[in-house]
Amino acid sequence: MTDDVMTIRAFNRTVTRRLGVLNEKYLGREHPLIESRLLFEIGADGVLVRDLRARLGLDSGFLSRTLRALEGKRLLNTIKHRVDGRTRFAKLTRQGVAELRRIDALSNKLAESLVAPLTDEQTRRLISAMAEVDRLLRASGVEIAQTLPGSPEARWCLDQYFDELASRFEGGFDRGAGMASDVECFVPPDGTFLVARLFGTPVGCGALRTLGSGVGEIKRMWLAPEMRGLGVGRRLLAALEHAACERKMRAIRLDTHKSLTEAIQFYRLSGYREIARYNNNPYAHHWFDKTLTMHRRARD
Amino acid sequence: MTDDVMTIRAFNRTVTRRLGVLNEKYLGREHPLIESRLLFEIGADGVLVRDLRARLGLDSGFLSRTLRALEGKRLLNTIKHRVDGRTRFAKLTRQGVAELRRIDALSNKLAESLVAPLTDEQTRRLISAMAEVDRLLRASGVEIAQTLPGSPEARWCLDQYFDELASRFEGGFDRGAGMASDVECFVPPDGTFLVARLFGTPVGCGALRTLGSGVGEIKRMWLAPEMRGLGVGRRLLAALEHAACERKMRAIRLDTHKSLTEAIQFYRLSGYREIARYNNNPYAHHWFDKTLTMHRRARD
DNA sequence: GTCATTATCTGACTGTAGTCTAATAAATGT
DNA sequence: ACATTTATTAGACTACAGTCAGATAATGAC
Repeated sequence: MTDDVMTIRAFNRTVTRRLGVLNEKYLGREHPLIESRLLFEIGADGVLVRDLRARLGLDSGFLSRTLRALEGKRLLNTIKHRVDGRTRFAKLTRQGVAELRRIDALSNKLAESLVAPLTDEQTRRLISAMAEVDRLLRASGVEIAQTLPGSPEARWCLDQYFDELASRFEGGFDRGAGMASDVECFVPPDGTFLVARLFGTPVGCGALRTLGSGVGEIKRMWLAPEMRGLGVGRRLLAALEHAACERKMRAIRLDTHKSLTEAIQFYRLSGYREIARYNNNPYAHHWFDKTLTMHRRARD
Repeated sequence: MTDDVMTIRAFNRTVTRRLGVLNEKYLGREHPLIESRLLFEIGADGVLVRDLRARLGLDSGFLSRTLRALEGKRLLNTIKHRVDGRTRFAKLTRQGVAELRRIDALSNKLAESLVAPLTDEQTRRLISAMAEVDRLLRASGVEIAQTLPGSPEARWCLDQYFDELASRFEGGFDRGAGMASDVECFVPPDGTFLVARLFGTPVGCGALRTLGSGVGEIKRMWLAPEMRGLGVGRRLLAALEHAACERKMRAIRLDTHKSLTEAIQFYRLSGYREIARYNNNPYAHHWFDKTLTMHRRARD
């Protein structure tokens, strides 16, 4: 374990220095960093200033002033939004798009300069190790937190979830039927609604509700496709089970559709036993059950 | 190749964000970053302010002011150096050492927090991928440059080199015999002296001199132990051969001691053929030769 | 229509991380 | 002894990346 810590610290040092130096060398000192970031985030299609602020978590005054600076350099325009006159839409000018492409090319050059001194074999190994680190750091960076099912983030996750059901179920999926009404049951203290976030943006969700005395039910478990297979589902499920334990539940049930094969497999591996139908959900083909033991401890 | 660039850029983004956030969370906002860095670099034993400045490449005024700030916090003292009254020696106070230990503990915590959410198997894979990335980024970060054999960096490398010879040769090694006098032959245009640097500090060297008409000789090839097996030797040798080509040399010779088995192996793999004794170096047991082809191109 | 909310903008202010110039003092070369 | 170099220090200045308080304008709820 101490060795692990030393390896991580050496990695931290090397990577920070190496990438820091290169980022500065290739991207720095032509614009302030924040301006490059903005050009990059605004992109060729433009964004609402409001979304930009939310995404980057910037102070509104600071963002406003930085946008003015970019306007002064003729790299972007902001125009009043047609629908909501309070917000503005930021769009790169032709010059702005050119500048963005230039930054992008520099960024590629930076990446190439990292592997340029290496042999092909070393390059291959570096790339695959980088992909592994990226994957696992993203996995470890996911934070799970409680939220209200009506929050914008929860709604966004649920939209993604229902869209996916609609595309995967053969006969489609009608989200209207009873889906909006049961939101209340995911609110504490009877239930809970968890979102998983990576770098502040939601990448998954899961809900718990009380089904009967001492019995809970897990619903709405969803993970962004790019986050699957990283152990985030396991942590989300553990957090829901932890919430169930806190509510003195002794067992958890859940149902799922036959087309969601990874989910079925996932629940089986997580200690859920298939049981007989316990509800009349028209979209369910499998029903599961797990008895909670008291000493269970979630890692979230 | 485009895929590689995308992988590197994704890695850059994820790692910068993840480590940046954590560095700030654990290390930030108690001292300015530069003060933590200084505490860390000064260490429990103290350093000469001159060396500190050289190592971190800081502006002397800036360093001076930052040291004053740390003195004000009673974390260090600077005292006039006994031998050279111009420079000062910076030493942590008892409180400074305690603070350093605290920062160190936070740094360990940071490292642990990176793997805490992962399974044991994921942790194992992340650690080994990090070690690989660290290794290869250090390899790719090495820069090879020409210098004079009398420069402080060159002298430092040569000291390391001769120390290693002294410890590896059974009968020891006498560096006095003709070693100081031949420094002139490594100066352009007849010869050259190259140092390999990683993050500004020397990690290897190699020299070329003219042996006769159209024939060069490679001498003083040394690599810091921690940089071996990373392909840096190959690059250094290629750079020396490139320098030889520039000098219109048609062949290169070199000799080596029987105890330097990696070197012997390395030269063989690099296209050198063992030949008969061509000099009367008392420490040589193997003599090598390589004919240079005109189209050879070094990557450095 | 009123009022609270949301979004942006403006201006004043802060902390960090420097750079640059000049002064001073000690050491070194001749 | 004197000039040059080296090392530190002090002070003035800059760029960047914000924070915070308040003004203004549009929207949405009632």
